[in-house]
Amino acid sequence: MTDRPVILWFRRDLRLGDNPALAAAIETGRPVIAAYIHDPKLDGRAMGGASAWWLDKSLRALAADLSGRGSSLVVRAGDAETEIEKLVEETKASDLFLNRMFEPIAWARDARLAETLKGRGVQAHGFNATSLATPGAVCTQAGEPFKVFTPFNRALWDQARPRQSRCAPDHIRGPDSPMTGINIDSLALHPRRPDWSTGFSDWTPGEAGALVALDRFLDQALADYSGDRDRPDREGTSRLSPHLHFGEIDPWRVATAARTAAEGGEVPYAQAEKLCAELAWREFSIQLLTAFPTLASENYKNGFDRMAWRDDPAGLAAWTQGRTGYPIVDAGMRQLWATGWMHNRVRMIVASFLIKDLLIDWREGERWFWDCLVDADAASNAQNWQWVAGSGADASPFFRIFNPITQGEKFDPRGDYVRRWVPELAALPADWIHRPWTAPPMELAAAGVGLGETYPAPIVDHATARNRALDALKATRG
DNA sequence: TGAAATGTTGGGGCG
DNA sequence: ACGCCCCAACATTTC
Repeated sequence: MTDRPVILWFRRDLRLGDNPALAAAIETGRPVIAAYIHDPKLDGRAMGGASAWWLDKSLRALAADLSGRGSSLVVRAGDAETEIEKLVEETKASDLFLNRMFEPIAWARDARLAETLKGRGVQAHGFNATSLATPGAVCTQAGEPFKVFTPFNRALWDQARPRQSRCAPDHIRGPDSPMTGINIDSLALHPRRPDWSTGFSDWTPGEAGALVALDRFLDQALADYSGDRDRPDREGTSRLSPHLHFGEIDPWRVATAARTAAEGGEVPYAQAEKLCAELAWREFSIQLLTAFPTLASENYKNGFDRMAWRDDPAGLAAWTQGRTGYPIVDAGMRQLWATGWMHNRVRMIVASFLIKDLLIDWREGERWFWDCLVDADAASNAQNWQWVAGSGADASPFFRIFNPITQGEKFDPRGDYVRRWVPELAALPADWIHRPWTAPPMELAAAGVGLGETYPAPIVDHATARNRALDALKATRG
């Protein structure tokens, strides 16, 4: 009756299965207070709008899952560190259980908090639930973080061991007396006036939605993953990124499921390995951000500090709004705005366009993605933008400039992806859909396309812009 | 996880 | 038969 409770602090581990901190909290045999503190700067940076949309639904799913197990989610809001200290004080909790966050600011906060609590006789217990390996655990023989992906990928799968898989607990013993908290509605995470999220309805945030997404992927996409993952006109990707970001599923579960399918002969082994390589890129980003905390704000290769980025508000606006006149770029930017997600191949194309064709600083793109993506993640977002810019670790060279026309023709050959997201071009035949300005006037007229009227003319000439970018690169070497 | 320029090769037309 | 040209296809280099 006088059992002191323990606190389970949910953060980026919004699931009940495969949750080591939860399992450990339950094993104490004490009442478990399941808490979520809404701190918009939980990972050190104000949460983007699309992420907030996702969090809203994921928290509701988690709260419902807890209710079904005799527990409930205690929601509070404010500075995470302060609120946890208050909660510990209020509940006289003996222990704090959490799964670690690896963003440098969050890591430092958690370390500080653990120290503070220790001084009050409260023990903090940290676990890993979100990355395949603890950042820093997989390193070179010299003890350095890997700066090249391929050897990192090899070492990761060589050294990291799968986490024990755990079913969600049937029952969670809650606190003896009811806890006060706030309603998820009051967090106002869902957009209002205007509600721009009407196109987000294909997503099912939460643990159950994550497991459905994994099953869909294993059944329908894994067998052709390595080729189809590059095709925005197909459902060839896993679409697991937001689920992974919020910790609704364990990356080890994903990797193991894919390899099990390969071992069972259901899919070629190479396909499963391709998926594992993508999980390893996520992991590579996490360990890079840990080793280089300024990855989201500073060029990893400081030679890029000399790059003469253009100040071009009109160009940036055309890019964000999907009005560049390059159909594959505009389709991607509109898909992002409408659904909170963009196909990975198209992310590379639009990023190359912003950085190289428009010669706009990659940080502008990083910021836009941060606000618009449901899978916005400090590590992946920073690493991938720097990868395209050429300023990152093991990055694509700057002179690798995507041609938005040939990329479109190669990866969206019939133009179906463009037609879906740029409906004003829908009637244009495949021959012209990726370069409408070269279409004969008769064809444009027949398709109801008026360049500069119903659809913009290209805001830059690619060949000219390409040379401008290469000149800008040369100038940094002077 | 590129593109474009440049270089090389080989088949076919043709004098 | 042979050399020459053209040019597509492929390979290499450069950014």
